Amino acid sequence: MAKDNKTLYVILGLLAHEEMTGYDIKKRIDSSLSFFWDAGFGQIYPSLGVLESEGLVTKRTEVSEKRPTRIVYSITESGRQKLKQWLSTPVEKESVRYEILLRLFFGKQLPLEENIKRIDEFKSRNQASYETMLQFKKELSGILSQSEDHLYIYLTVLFGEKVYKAYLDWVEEATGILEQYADG
Amino acid sequence: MAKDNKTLYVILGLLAHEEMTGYDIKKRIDSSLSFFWDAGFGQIYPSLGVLESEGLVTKRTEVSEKRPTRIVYSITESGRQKLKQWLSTPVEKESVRYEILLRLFFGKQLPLEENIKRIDEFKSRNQASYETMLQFKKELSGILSQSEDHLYIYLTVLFGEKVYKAYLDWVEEATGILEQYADG
DNA sequence: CAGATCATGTAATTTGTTACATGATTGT
DNA sequence: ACAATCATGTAACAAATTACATGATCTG
Repeated sequence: MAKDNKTLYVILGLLAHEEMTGYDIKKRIDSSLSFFWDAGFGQIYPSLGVLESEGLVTKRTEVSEKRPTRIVYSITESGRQKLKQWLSTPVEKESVRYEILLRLFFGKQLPLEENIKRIDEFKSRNQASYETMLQFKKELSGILSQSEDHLYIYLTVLFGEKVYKAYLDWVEEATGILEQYADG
Repeated sequence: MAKDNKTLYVILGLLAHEEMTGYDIKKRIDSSLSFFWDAGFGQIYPSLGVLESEGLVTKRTEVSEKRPTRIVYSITESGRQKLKQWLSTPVEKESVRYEILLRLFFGKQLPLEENIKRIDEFKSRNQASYETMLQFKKELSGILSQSEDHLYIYLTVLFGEKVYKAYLDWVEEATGILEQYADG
């Protein structure tokens, strides 16, 4: 297994919780991880093949009359080992890419209003995410003591809450600075 | 030109400010953009070739006795147009990937102390960055009114400051929650 | 004198994205 | 009736990383 393909570990991590189809995995990523991770079908299906060929997951086919055939994957003991091993190594390098900052860094090339527009669009994209985090947080607070699983999910939500809040604070301050510059 | 290769625009943006060699571009990215963007030589040199073949930049060779030959690139008028055009289109999709959250999301698989260790490593990595942002901010505050360039760079630094602060706040809160869970 | 910096690039590999291909069922 | 959801995958392409290859000069 390529030592660095994170997608493989995302899949192992999800399967460690419960068996799933590729389609389920995609849905789960979109609903629970998408604010800090994503993956398309074009990565998921081939990755499942790789994991199976290395004995880290097994598959079982569920044929139904009404619905398409489902291929349900389960993690193996070897897969769990592999996952734990990865989880216990330090994160090597974490490079984030913010296209909004790239645009703004070269902002001098454009009229001020254009840059304000970019910031405004950024605000729209993230306002909703922030509110989603608050919602998640509320839901999780109630059931936090029920399972260790919820605890860790709660921590990721908390991260999201704080970071989205930082984005929104920045939007206000940055807009203010640009508007002041336009006048002054 | 591939309509979506950001690296090409990063280079155009930097060359719009002043002419540079590939090596200079790498240094500039590492020193000024690395907290929100990165690029390796393996991307930069081939990209310069692409930009030149499309007439967006021109090159000039500087031969020296003591130092290696430098190939200095300058942006063309057509390159400036291309850059402005890109800058004035909205950001389409901004997906960030936080490996720390991926590890933590699956935290149940490991003993609690291991997860605290991951968070602690994250803290170390980001503490220094936060301080760098404060330093940058201080330096820029003094010269903010001198050029519109500084203004936009200031905005990106402000973003960095707020986001790194959010990271550090989260570290404290998350660590507290985990420690409390360990005791309670 | 050793390691960092200056300075260029190519080639191979790995990852990720997008488009294509198919088709039934369920909900509005 | 029309769109969304369920469900599988492949192929082509684009982007990014890593390793390789070379060699002089400057700094501690």
